[in-house]
Amino acid sequence: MKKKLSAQLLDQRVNYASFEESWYKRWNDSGAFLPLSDRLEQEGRTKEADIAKKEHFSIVIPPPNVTGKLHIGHGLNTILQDILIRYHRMLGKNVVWIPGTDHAGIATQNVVEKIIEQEGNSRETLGREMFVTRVAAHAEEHRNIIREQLEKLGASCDWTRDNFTFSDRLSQVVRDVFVRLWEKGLIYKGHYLVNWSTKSQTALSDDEVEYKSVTGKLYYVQYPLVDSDAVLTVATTRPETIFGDTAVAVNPEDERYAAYVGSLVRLPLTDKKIPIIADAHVDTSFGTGALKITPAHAINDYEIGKRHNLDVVNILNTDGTLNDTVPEEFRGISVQEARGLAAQKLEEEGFLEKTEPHTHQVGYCYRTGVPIEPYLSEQWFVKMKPLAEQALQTWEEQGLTFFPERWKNTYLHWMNNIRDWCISRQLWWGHRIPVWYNSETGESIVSRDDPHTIPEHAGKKFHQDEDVLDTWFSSWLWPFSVFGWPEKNSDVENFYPTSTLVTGYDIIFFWVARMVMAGLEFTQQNPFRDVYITPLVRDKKGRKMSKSLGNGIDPLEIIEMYGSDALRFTLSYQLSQGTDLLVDAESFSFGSRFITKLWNASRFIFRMMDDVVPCRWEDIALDSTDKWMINCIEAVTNQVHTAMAEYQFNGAAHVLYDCVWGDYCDWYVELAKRHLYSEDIEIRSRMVNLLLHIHKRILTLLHPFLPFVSEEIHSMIPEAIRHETELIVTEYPIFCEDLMYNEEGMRFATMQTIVRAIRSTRSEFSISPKKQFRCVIEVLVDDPVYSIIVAFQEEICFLCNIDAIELCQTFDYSFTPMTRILDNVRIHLDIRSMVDDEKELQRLHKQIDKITKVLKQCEQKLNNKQFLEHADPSVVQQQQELYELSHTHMKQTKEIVEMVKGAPE
RNA sequence: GGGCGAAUAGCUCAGUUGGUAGAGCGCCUGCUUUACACGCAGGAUGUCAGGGGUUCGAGUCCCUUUUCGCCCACCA
Repeated sequence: MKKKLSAQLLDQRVNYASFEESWYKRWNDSGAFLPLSDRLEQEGRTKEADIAKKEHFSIVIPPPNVTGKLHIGHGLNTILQDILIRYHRMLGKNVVWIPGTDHAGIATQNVVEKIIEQEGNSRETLGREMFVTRVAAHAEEHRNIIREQLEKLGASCDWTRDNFTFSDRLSQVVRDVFVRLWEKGLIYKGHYLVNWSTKSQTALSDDEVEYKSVTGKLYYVQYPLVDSDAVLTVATTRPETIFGDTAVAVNPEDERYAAYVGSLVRLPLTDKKIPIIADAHVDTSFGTGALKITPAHAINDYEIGKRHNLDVVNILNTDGTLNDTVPEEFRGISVQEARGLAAQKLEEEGFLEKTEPHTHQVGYCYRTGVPIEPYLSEQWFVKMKPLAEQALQTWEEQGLTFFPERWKNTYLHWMNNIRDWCISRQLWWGHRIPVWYNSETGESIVSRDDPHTIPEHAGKKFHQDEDVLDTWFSSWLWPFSVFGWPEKNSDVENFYPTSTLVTGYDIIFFWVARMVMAGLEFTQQNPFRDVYITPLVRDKKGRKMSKSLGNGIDPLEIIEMYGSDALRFTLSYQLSQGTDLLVDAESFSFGSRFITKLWNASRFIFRMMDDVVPCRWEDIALDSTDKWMINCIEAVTNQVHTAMAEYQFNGAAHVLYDCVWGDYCDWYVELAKRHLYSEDIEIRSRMVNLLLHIHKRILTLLHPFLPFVSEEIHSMIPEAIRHETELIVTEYPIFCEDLMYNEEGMRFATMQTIVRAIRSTRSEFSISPKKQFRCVIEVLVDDPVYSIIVAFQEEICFLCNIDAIELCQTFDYSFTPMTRILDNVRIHLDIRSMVDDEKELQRLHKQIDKITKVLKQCEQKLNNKQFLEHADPSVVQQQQELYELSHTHMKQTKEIVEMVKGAPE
């Protein structure tokens, strides 16, 4: 083996920057991110390509918004998808991961509007066309930024299939779907009370409203009766909406007000007269039991108004200021200001009886954070019930599994309580609603194409509906629109339905549930088989990461500091299924240390291969230690597969970590040194070859989790031994039970126990690691441990730094050793002259306490008839053995105590 | 009001058919041993939130209480 190591192997630290970017480029350029079938077809291997198509694994990325940069939550989401993609790619499936971005109507429009405002402009002065161009440029810029970030994270997605929710093709799909739903009668237009964002001046869907608990005031306002001196006091949190009141309602059962029903009250601050009505909705126990009804500005009031044919008086402009229906001094001021002013006026004029502090839920716009106003306007809606019912009926038989399973409930709950979906937005950035109005007749046409281009409508003039569609109206089609649906092309055929969706729980309603409905409605299939719900990434104090708190973590900064693999490994290792993920920048040193460890082990092995001739795995004779190591790796392989099948990323990361650091580095590589420092070239050669082969296997197992560094190290393995292909397209190790050496595994574990006992004693008495001492092990010849010690004699000596082990059947106590008892074995160490007997006595007494405890527990169980009758016989036997063993230990430990006490210093 | 989740070492968390409690970080001791001091070897640390139940046996299953977090729905 010629020593052809890269210079960086000299470094004890991994220089991530030197290879991460270049590996990404190499993978992408080599077509590794393409589906296997594409790669084979490109090579003209069509038959094999056809076979490859039989089993696919596909993921569509939850498209990030083109508003800004990716945060650590995106990082986690991306990493998990990439682990899945790489894992399944290595399993030989026809894998594709579709990248893409979301035009994010309201969010992006907001961001760009802010920029424009800073320039002293407004979208109105720019005009719609200019504004949209401007937003498009912003979107394009951020699509590139996002792509770069995904590349840095190692995302192995197929960039030839990149998508954008606002691309021409996907826009066509959106129009197509709109028309289909319209034709089915599932889309309607009408005047309704909707959630209105006064900041963006658009309607929102119910799901886009975030409720927060707010402490405000409850105002008790007196409404004088018209025909008497009596007053009716209502309690309200919104005195400013008094101008929109068209009735006062009381509960029909409420005897206090029964006499008033049907009479009129005068609206304070105005001269309007409104009726007192009875409606069962009114809660007699809240406030005064009298409720002012403002149909235009409260959902329930609107419903009550409809029942009683009340007038609907809208008092707001679209920007949330009061309009011309209100008294002069209120016009043009904001709701907030109007509330204060109304309260003041009411007080001045003697209508305000009292105020009380009051906590209630207030809706806010999820994008701009401004309070939502219920606002009467003409909007487009999708009738969701039929879609939801269909989905509820079929989604389960079609097999959709949530991981963790409990999120199914969240999803089902929403489906079962579905409400119609307001899909029109009064924005400029988004898919225009595909409805045109005849400029002369006003007659409307719902069409996939501009009617001006349709011969049937030649000569007529149309204008398109001004509104755009909710962003989610394109997102809910994402799992199939990205493949080219409704076209019946090969991508749809090969990759749809997709395999797994990886997303956060915050968008189960917005997105996951709607995708299922769309999938079933338009493709008669669930759009994905599994849904993996990621936890949220929070700071160490458990707070959500946010710009205002400044506690956010930029994944790029972490990559800069520790490397992409460290970010990936830390997140996947720390991930838990139950709770959110708590991290700060320093957390990532965990992954970094692991990679450094792997790196240094690699360095060490590579340095040993100077004059060694590579050989095949099959030609290497294995000793017990080798078999134990292989056994560990097989077991880990099995555990990784099991964990991955259940989306237990952390489980897989844990077993890999433990195996690499614990079994491999701490034990196997350490023991290998025995051979590596040998004078005999044969011995050295065997060991180096073995290490290289095992190292290769480990790197292959690690690849989905540590793609960059595993690929880099793998590339340094001599050609004769390393995989023919790059790791990214190498076959993932399959668990093979026949390769298990369980017997060797157990024997090695016994050896480890002996080593630990000796090391522990050495350390406990602060005996220098260099100091040698005599070691006699007392064990019966027919005890299985005897043969283990014989077999591993050299290993034990090497690991404990002792010269030799003397085995005996009965020990001659004349040389006053320190004794350690393990099972049926007594280890006698000649260190009495180096240690403090008091210390040893303390330790022995502690041990006696421990054994006493175990004995007590055993006795309790073994004296219990119920236990003997009910417990599994193997468990009973185990207890019996433990009891006997502990008994012997006790006896022997006491003997040792006596010996130490009696022995001369 | 309804639902969900969490509570295990100082901190962050594993602990998937019930059978003698684990890791990492931090802490303490020893070691610059020719891969790694982002290291090695060793060590200390727990009323598994409280209570009750099922069971021979419960961190694990059931009930209940408390605290924290989240979601949904709401009384203006």
